[in-house]
Amino acid sequence: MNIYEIAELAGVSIATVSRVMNDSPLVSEKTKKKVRDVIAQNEYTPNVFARGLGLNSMETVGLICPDVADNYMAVAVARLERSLRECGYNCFLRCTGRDHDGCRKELRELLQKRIDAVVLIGSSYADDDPDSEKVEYIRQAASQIPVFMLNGYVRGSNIYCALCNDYESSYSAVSEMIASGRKKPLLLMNARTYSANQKRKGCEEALKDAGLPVEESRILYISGGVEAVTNHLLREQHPDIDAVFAANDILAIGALKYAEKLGLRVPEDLCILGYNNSQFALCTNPELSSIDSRVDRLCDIIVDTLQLRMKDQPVSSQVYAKGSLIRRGTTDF
Amino acid sequence: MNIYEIAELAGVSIATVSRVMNDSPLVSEKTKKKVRDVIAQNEYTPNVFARGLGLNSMETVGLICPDVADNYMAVAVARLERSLRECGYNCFLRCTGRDHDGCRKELRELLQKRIDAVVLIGSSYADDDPDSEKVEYIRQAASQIPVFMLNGYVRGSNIYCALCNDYESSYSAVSEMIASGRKKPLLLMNARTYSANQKRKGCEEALKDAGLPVEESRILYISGGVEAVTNHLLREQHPDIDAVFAANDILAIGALKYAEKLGLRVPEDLCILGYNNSQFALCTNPELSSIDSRVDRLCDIIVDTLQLRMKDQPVSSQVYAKGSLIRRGTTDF
DNA sequence: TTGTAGGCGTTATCAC
DNA sequence: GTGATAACGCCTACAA
Repeated sequence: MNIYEIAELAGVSIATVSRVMNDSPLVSEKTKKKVRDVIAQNEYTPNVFARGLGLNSMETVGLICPDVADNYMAVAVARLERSLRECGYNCFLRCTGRDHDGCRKELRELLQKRIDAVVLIGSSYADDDPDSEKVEYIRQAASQIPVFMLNGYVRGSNIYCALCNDYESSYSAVSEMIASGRKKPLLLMNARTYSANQKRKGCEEALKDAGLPVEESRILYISGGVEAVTNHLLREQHPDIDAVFAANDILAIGALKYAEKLGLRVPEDLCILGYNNSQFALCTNPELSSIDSRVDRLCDIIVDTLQLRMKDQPVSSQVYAKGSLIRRGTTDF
Repeated sequence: MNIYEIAELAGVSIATVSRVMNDSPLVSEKTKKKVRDVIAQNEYTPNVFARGLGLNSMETVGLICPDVADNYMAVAVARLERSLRECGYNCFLRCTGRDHDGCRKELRELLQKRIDAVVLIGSSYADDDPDSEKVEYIRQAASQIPVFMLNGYVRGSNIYCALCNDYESSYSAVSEMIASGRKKPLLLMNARTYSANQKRKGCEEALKDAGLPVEESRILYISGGVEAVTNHLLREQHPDIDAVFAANDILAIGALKYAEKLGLRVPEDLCILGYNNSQFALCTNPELSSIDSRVDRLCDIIVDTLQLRMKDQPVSSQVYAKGSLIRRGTTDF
């Protein structure tokens, strides 16, 4: 069933049918009703390809993330997809792995699919330096369609970033930690992304401002799951620490298991703070204190910004959400 | 840059350019090279809408799931997207919520987007009865495009299901549990889906075959997160149980926390078995024993089936994967 | 081996 | 208000 058949049945021209479909005010109510009845009776829906060809858009948005199996991104994808659908966009999903090459490739391919906008999820795609040459391909994509970054920061026109204030959140949490008497926190990091580096800087600054030393030996980069973290810590030969600040909850749980193996009391002997406030935080005993990085809020910001941007209304290129400390059983401050 | 411009620059007709793009054997190598050079120099890529209009396909697959934020579905979506992309399909993602109405609506909309196939993820969409009228809309969709179901079962032509043998896996696990001396297992269920009902039947049959009673009071349906489960159990006034069989890991962790609150030793006083072998299972202490429902395998089966089906090759409408018991710290059998 | 021309189903721009 | 008709950019018989 196409527009010609509907026109035939309704006794009008295809132009009129098209106008009715797009609710043009130029059609008389009488004609509209007549055409709508025929459309409804035949369950006619316009061909998206023909529509796309004419308008050069199918109202799609690309969602690019390293890995949806990761809880942080899954939560983000779920919320973004839902909200975007509510404002009429269909989402193409692409999982790229963590490297820039994967992202570059998928971004290029999605651009060929004529997506109307793209959301880059997670900080993996942003270099520590927002002006880095490494992310030039993102700027280039932005010359064609608006690019939105969830918790990543790349400077450039037509690039819009929604971020958690990881620096401030980390600074403030570690400051509280220190104020409560901890002197030797271990920093557990998983990557050297923009977001991760902000967290690290926040921690280091908090230490400095409290007059405590920043020991390189108490900054660990560990990749892998819970077990990898625990094993790594066990190999470290009982590092001299009294607290753990982890860049995500999985790292924190690895530390918690380390404490269990060593018979350390948590939080008395070792206090542990995670990041992201994921579902994992509720699975442990004691339950994990964690900094909520406000993914939901960031998603909402992105969808709002996107809608405005699509209507060519002015939007800010950078918006921050405040992380918040969720206190549970692994900390006592 | 369109096919006409390329034809112009290469000094051939658009038909020849089209043939080169589609690697037709009817073009001389010399012409191919000439055209390819022009294509490369101009970074020409065909317009997907025009292509779609002519071929009535953009090589897209719909991925419909209740909620990607759920770990089980996230893992499935991640793997499906990756594999489908490798064989040339782009994925539209839709999160619908758990009810049939949501699925019906999204399915209808995706059909209008002219997707080439659809994958329904999770057992929420399948009724207990594979011939149920409730899922008639799925059969109707299958009259237009092939429908693939991940761990759900609906009977109908052009519907292809990949399932974990939940009945057998549950039967076998509970039988082992009983053989090890447990006599009063609690069944923790989250829903009344096809898959959940299979698990329940497996458990009940194992009890019967061991000459043990099936007590209705030891079958609980609980929705919500870990905390909801724990609270529900605490309200139940210390039910008389010595084991827990949970339909997913979150339920099992809820039970584990219940045991902790009551000071029960796990697994000695209460053994606990989860289902899905998710990442959550590694977060607890002791770590959670769980039945691996083989999502990865099911995804692979679906992608293989889909590829064959698209080539009009014969495929079976139902394939099972064997679940496997992963023994960790919460069980002793 | 290559070119011509018609078709795919819309939207948009003209006339009337 | 409504109707013809020309794009939109590709694929593919069919002709040469």
